[in-house]
Amino acid sequence: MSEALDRFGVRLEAPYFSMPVVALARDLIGRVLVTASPEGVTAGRIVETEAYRGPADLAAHSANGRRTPRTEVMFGEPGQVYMYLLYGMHWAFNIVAGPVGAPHAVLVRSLEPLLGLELMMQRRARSANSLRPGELCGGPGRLTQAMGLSRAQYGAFLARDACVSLRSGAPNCARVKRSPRINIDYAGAWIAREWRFYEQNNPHVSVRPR
DNA sequence: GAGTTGATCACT
DNA sequence: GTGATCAACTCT
Repeated sequence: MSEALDRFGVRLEAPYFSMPVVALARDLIGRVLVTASPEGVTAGRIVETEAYRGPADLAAHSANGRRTPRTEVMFGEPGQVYMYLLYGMHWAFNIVAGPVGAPHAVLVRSLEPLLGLELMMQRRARSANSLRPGELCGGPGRLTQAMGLSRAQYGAFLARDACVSLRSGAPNCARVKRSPRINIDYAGAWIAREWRFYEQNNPHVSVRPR
């Protein structure tokens, strides 16, 4: 299985995840997220991310140092998965950044599907009647559904977990743009920070206002 | 514009 | 412990 994934580059090791969170969000564009389950293997290239940098960042769940069972993983080692449920319906996939004690994380907003498209469509078809290409993994809730990610992955270590991992991807030739983050109207002055990163002209980037 | 439910918070 | 409020969204 590992050999079959070599075309997506090498697996990213633990030290990779300790870079500062905004740099990590930028660097993750073009990397490849892989999940494995009894249903099969799926993979997608990251094309849209957002950095959240608590406790100062009012957009972050860890704003003002809020430390609860939900946010706990963000205070731990970088390279772990932070999953949370949105609007009672959709799971969102985040990567914890370092250092330990600093509750930083990167939200992965969109993927370009690479592997296991049939399985992705099967999983997605349960909630969407029609699926144009960008609708398979374009958006935080869509990509978790397509990749089979949910509560079970909370706290998984990307550098060593059997079910979820990151690959280095091709050398980064992508044109990366930045913008303010999406739907954080409650975050005051932090709304303006350009901590969203995306690949220019990629049809899988979730296109939304702002 | 509606849907959906766990987490969080302000109260006892 | 209890109840109210709301959310880093998706689909029609």
